[in-house]
Amino acid sequence: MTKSKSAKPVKAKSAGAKPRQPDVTRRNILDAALVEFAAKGLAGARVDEIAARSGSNKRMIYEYFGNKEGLWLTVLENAYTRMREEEHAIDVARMKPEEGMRYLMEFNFKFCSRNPEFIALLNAENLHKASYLKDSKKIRELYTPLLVVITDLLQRGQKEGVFRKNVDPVELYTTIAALGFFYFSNIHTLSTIFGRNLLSAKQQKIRLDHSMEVVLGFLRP
Amino acid sequence: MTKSKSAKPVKAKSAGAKPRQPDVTRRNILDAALVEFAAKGLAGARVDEIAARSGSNKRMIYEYFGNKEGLWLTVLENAYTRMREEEHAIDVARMKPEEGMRYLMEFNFKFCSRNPEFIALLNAENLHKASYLKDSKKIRELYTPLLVVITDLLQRGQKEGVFRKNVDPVELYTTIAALGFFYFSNIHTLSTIFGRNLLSAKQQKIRLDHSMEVVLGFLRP
Amino acid sequence: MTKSKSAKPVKAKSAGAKPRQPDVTRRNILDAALVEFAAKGLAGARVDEIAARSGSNKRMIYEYFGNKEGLWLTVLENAYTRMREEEHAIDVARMKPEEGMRYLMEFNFKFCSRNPEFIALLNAENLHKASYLKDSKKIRELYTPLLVVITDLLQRGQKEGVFRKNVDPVELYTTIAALGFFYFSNIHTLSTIFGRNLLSAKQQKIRLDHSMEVVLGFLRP
Amino acid sequence: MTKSKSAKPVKAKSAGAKPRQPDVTRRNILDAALVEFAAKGLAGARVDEIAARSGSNKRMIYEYFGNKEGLWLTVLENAYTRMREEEHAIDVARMKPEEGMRYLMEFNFKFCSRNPEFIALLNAENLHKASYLKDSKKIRELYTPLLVVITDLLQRGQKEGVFRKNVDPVELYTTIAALGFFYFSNIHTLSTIFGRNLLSAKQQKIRLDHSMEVVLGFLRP
DNA sequence: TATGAATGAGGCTTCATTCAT
DNA sequence: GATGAATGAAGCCTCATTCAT
Repeated sequence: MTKSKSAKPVKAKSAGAKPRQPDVTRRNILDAALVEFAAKGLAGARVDEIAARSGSNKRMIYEYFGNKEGLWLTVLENAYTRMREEEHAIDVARMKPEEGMRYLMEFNFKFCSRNPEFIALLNAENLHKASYLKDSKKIRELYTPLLVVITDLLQRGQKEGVFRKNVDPVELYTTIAALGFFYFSNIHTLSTIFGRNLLSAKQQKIRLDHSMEVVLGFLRP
Repeated sequence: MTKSKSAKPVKAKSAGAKPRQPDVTRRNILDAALVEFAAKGLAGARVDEIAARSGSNKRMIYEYFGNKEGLWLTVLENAYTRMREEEHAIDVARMKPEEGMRYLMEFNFKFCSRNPEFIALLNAENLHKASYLKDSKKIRELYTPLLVVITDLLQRGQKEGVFRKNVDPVELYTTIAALGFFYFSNIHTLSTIFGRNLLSAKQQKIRLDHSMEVVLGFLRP
Repeated sequence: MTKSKSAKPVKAKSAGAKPRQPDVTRRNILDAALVEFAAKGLAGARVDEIAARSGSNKRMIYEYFGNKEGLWLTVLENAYTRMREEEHAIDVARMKPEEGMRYLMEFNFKFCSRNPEFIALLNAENLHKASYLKDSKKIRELYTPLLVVITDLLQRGQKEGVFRKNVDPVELYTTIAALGFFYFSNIHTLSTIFGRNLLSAKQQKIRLDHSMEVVLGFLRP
Repeated sequence: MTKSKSAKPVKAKSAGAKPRQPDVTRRNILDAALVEFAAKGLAGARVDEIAARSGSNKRMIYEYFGNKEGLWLTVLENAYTRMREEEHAIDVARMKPEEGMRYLMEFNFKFCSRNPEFIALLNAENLHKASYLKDSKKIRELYTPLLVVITDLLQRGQKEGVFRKNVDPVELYTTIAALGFFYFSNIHTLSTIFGRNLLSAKQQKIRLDHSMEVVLGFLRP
């Protein structure tokens, strides 16, 4: 939906023809569902709305995903998978430790900024106590490559004497995730409370800079 | 609202008649609504369920709160108010800067731990882009006392030479909030992904300790 | 529905007033459901149609009966109960054996004739292998008073020497039921096959007379 | 229809291609439909289910039978035809009257026992007031051979003095049909009410013996 | 002939809300 | 103030049927 304007029937025959492309139909439904679910959560989302937005029809949703919950799970899995894929593409192996750490944090922060649907989806799933995620085979197989990268950076930094010792990679990962995620997850209530527009590029830069200072300040030996 | 016990006799009239205690009824509805809304969000919550759980009936909900959304807003305002009240009770004026900072972080972390409904409510409200909160007069009047306390601690710490300079109190506040809130807000998905029970006391202690190290490590001059 | 034209709101206030009489509403739904279910079976019946015909609305059906299947079961139980009540009212204790037997058969035959919905309902339930009936507590408690009456008639008849010996009451009951029920249960296909209108009073009389002859001929010593 | 094996080779073309055997496909659909319709009636049956069970697909159903109702009618006609064919094969011309009558009743009873789908189908069609049957040209041409046989047996029996006079063959036929059909048609509700398993061979024998006694007892001069 | 995707109408059920008592 | 019956709109899902390949 986002920018898949070109996702329309590739071989559109004559007018009124029914596209007969399962993959495209499926993809369109998932795109539409992501938007709807992210905007309203599982309970608030409307199957009719998803069907309409997808350019397909309700029946297809049930054909492909069984029911609303099946669609929810698939959307969730997709979002996670996409995130992990981007994470996986990160290559900081050749960067210096501190530079690498900055890069990682920047990626994490900007990923959250670019993908508000992902944020919304995760929050909604946490509302359900991750009950759908728990039943997902796919997700449990996904590990966090970021963790490996962080571990590597920490070791190299410690060896080079630029990072302190005794830092648990999992805790550091959680901290980095928190610093990026929380800001965007609570951006609307925070904006309201503080009376500032935290969505602005300026505010985002301030936040990212501060977060980096915090983590790097902490890491310094 | 909080404790506006009217002078009316708490005990019910006599035999046969149902007790007529508007305040109690109202309070019961709010309590029931908090649980229901926190568990299922605004769209997923059921007015019937709230009525049943409150021991009252649906008519009363509409009598007191107008409609479901009015109830949602009131529950939200109540949660915020209660949180702010606890925050307000904090007194770190006489503590040493570093001790005070630790105390603040601990309070924030444990408040999140003790109030999962608050977390759920905030996330749900962010899903709606804080649209209800924005319309609330009450909330906009609430400022964050914590901010004042943090500013004071920072100044004292810098004067005493135990804290670095040029630290923006708002940013630091956000960081502290993030480190506490995120862990609990995403506790179910994180537990699933990491394969650990992050709700356990042990894991919570590890996280809190790490968070403190991060913030204090960063603050050190 | 049948002749409960007078069942309308007893205390109908002004125009457009909502009758607030649970029992009447419930009764109206059951009456409407009997007609609809008998005409189309469980799967073919339409909840919308039942709601419309009952003068109430769909929501009430679910309020009182849970779902379509719950309504089906209740209608079935009601039909059985009503039938058993009429059966119970039969008093042949003072009739002579042969006269009593004729009377019983006539009642059975005419009950089927008068209650085509009952026939249809039973057939439909047999299509489901009596799965709803099996779960009904109510039905299992209903015994067949007719059986007692038949047993009594047989004994008296044998004592008086007008009936043969060694007749199993259960088998005789089944035979009598079959002779009445089958004719009405299959009346449409039989009419089509034979090219006669078996619904006519004349044909019904012929059938009843023959049936009586069969049973009494058999019973003669 | 029955065995109109065309001259085409039964075996499929060669590798890769699906077998193209219209008659087989048609037959498979009818077999699947019989089971589905008998189990759930016309309204309850699912075209998808029939297609799946037949090993073919929905398109073929519409190709051959037009629509669901067309399929229903064909299944009904087929069932009737098969029944009549079996009836037709009966040859009691050389049996003694009483023996012949016993044989007929046994056939009728056992046919019902062997063909529960036929029972279910007839009941379902009666629910529709035989509306499909009435429009069937095929069915109206089918007469009941049994009727001829019964007439012959009655005449011979009366001539030989073993049967009473003034017995209407149509009525006797109906009685015989009732005694067999009813038992199986209502076997589930009767089993539930009586608390016995009437499907057992033992119970069936008891019933058949009793039915014969009834009819023969009645026929005795 | 055969297949499976596509569809619109409609089915069952639930919900927030209102009204009579 | 309190209760529970009543309601219309709308939600999720299914079905018979058609169409493109």
